[in-house]
Amino acid sequence: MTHENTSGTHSLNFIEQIIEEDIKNDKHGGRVHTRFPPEPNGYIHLGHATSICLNYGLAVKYKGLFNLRFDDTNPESEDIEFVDSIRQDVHWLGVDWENREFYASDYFPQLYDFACQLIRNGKAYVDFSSAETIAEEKGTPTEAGKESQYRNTKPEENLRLFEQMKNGEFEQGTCTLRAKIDMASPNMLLRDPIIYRIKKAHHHQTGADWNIYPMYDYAHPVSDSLEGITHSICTMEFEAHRPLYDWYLRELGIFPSRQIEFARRNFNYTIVSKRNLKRLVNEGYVNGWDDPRMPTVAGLRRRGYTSQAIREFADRIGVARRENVADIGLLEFCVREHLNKIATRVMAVLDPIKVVITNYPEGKTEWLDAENNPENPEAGNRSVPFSRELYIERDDFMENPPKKYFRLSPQKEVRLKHAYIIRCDEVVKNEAGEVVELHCSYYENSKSGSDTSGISVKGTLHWVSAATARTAEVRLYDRLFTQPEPGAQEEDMTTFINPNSLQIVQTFVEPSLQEATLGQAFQFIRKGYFCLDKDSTPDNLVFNLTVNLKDSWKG
RNA sequence: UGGUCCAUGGUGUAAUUGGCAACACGUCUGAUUUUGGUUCAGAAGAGUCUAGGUUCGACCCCUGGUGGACCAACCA
Repeated sequence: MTHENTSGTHSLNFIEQIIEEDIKNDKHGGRVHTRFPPEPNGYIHLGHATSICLNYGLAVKYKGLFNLRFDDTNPESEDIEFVDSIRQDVHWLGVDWENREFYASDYFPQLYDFACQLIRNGKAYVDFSSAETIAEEKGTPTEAGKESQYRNTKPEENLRLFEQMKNGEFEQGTCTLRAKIDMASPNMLLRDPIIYRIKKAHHHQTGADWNIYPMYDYAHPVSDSLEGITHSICTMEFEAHRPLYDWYLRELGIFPSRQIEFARRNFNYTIVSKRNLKRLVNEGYVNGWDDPRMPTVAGLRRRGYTSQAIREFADRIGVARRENVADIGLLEFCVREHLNKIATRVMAVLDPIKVVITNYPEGKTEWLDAENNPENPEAGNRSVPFSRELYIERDDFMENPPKKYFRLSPQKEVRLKHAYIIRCDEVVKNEAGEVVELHCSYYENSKSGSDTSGISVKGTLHWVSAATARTAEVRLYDRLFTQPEPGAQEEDMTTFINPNSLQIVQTFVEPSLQEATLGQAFQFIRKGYFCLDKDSTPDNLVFNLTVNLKDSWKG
């Protein structure tokens, strides 16, 4: 049975080619089973997100299965807080792992038994050498290592010692269980790698059950194998580990999962390494892991990015084996594309200047009809109040405008969105010569939808009626770094922190925004996409800028 | 200097496995528009790191360079 390329005209990436080849050869009965194996020691970020999309996407595309498996083999650095956040973030990304949520720690008993099997077969031994000695005897890439003095201990003795390790009869650090492979291998990872080490730490899943914990290189292939993972996809730095991955599965004679490596995705204007992310949080450059400037999934979500946009992004940047730096601008394109379809249009003035419509009756309020989304008529309409005193954006007025300026300037006309055409008659300034107020007149017959004035204007401005305006705090975000590759420079990344990555402004917004809810997407007309922040209260509305609207005005 | 991997417009991926390089983002024009958004039409921009070789023909195969990434945690 042949499987068609389900992406139609799209060509296959190298992983899909491998998978389709496997299916063609009826390997594993054509079955496809992938997994995402996060270590619960931090929040997941955009890099993880694209990897999740890759693994889950492949399972979906080939009608296979996807597992979420926590790689929790190091209790000293892991925490239940992170398994909770990861579970939540992966789910938010739109991934359904059904009931297949696993933990490497689920396999501790089997991992132990398999280790005993290796010992019995003379493929593993307990080594009492110190960490320093082991490092010394490991050799260097250019010279072979030396065999440990414990390398030829008899299996029965090793079995006994290993059991003592398990029973906590040795202190942490006194010995390890090592695989007996080849101390002269050009691949350092094959020079008798450690299989188990002693850690007398509390584990978030298994408590105090274990005194020994398996290393990643051992636990990972076995976990993959036990779960029947057909294609174990990871990043390039694990390429050198593959011979070891294969060695364990072969020696144990268990299901031969296959590891496939791809080049990790880097993104410009941000950093994505856990260590540096942690620094940003700990050293106070941002306000926590879910700070909207963080490239964490939690941060992106709070910023107003949608999971659809992230998935689309992951899809568009593709996957390959060469070094790459994806353009974060493409992610912005993807959110705009999605938000344009779903965001409710509203009016908000971020940097207000007052406008008085001198020929409009005092005390009068008109409720004007406004569409919620021109891209989606089903989104319906709402009413916005119009009155004599309004606010418009300060940079929508210029006293001495350049030729192509379409906005308001003395004696010029513009349309107020959903409302009337107005003319600027008078500019009111304070003693410092700053413009503080504009006096305008409106054309009564130019009302939006029933305009008979015959006046044509090139500019349309957003506005908010002063009397009914709500105040709101708006948090304007910019990229966290001013350098395209802040993590790849000589200087410390913090020297490239953008001092203007967060700007908080007090604004006036239309009254309908009082009803805004968490998770709802808005477009502040002519400005950008925004969402309510979790800090918001009915008395103090807070909005986050997700991404600006494209702006082709070069003024 | 031991091993492994990688190299295609500014960026990210393609090129049906050898038939004179495509798509997306970005950039630049123009049209439409009651968002300088969206949409639509179009343009510029690489001859595939380099030098040879095989071939009628090479981004693709071979050899040698060059450049870059990764590998010597009781981390993952």
